[in-house]
Amino acid sequence: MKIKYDLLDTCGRARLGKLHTNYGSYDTPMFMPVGTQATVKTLSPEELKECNSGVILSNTYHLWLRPGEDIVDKAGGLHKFMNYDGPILTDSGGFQVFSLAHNKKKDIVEEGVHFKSHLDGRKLFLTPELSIQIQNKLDSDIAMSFDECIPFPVDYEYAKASTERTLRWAKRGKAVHSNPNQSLFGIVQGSSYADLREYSAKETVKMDFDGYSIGGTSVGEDKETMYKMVDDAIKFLPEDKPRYLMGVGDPIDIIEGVIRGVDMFDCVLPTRLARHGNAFTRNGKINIKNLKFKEDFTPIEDGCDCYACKHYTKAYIRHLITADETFGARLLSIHNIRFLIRLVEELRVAIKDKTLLEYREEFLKNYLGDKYESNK
RNA sequence: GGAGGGAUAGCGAAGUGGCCAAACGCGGCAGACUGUAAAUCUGUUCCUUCGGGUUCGAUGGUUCAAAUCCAUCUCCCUCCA
Repeated sequence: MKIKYDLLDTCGRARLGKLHTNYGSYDTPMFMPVGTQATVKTLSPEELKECNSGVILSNTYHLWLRPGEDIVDKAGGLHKFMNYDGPILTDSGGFQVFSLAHNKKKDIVEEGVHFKSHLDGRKLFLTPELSIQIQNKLDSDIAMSFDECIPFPVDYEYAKASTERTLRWAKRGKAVHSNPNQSLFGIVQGSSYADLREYSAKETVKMDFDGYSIGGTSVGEDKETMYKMVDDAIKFLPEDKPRYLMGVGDPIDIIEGVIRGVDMFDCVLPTRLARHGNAFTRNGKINIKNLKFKEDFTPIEDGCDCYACKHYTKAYIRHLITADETFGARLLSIHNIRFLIRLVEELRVAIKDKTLLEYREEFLKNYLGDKYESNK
């Protein structure tokens, strides 16, 4: 079946909802960990579940290259292949248009996008139709339309042309989408231009997708610009469909997104930061490698209910990271993912209690510390 | 006893008259990271009151100038007796 979204409650523009999927119902707003290559780096599916994960991400481009969608198909689909008994969303490869197609003018054409494989250099050509067909075979629960994630900043002409092309690609992809168990989301582009965001949102909604994403954010723009991109797009999205802000996972950005009416977030930040020795805490991000943690025999964060905080100390995790032991990256990944999932859990309570703005102030005060006043 | 080779910053290792406070790697310290080409990248790493000061096993010498040339000494390695 296709996913279904129920709006349960609101607080301002923020929405408390429920997302019904093939693998159960999940509360929104939600945070989705990213597992590009059919694995959330360093974590087992059991550990993800222990973080109370719902939907997780995987990636069309990467699975297309390796192991190939036919292998995943033969395995019985992505869920069986990677043993994740929960909903999976596949990104379309649109972000790889941003990160891997370096010659935008030459590589991106109307028909699709030319890539040079980052694995062996061979020439690849991904089209909107192919992206959807691959996702159909991967058998994810939510497929994404193939788009161009537009870099920032770009001039108006480029943004307009790219946004219009993404709309045509969305239509082409939808036309070939054929997996009845898979939902399909459209993606709003438009860069930082309000009129393009409006146009993109309205035209995408006309195509009637199962959910709508706001793309082209968190690509180097400042925070105010990012929030404005969300504002400019989200007011044209329907109330009865989930809204997904792609690639956003900084804790403050998640709060700002929720306040603006976003239901779903995904981000590589918790796992990447973890591999680089960083941990989210209520009092800001810490770098566990710092000398000051050498003899710190307390958990990453007091009161955290994650596996890492329940059983291990900063001094031990610092030792693991310093010694380049993967268990350190795993413990920090568990903590960071749980941190963001716990953040959205608390935001859901705040929406229900109508205390969202108070929650934001309290969170910022703790998270920014000395920088709080100057940040106001 | 004889013949060679070597000693360079925390470690390894370049450099063999001026462009050397000394490449590079590791280690150390810090920073970045937002739909994962990222277990990656960047900065920094003798002392300093930022003017400068003191370094290349030790001491003495040659030279306008020495990590680099010469002498002696100390220690380490290889081979011969």
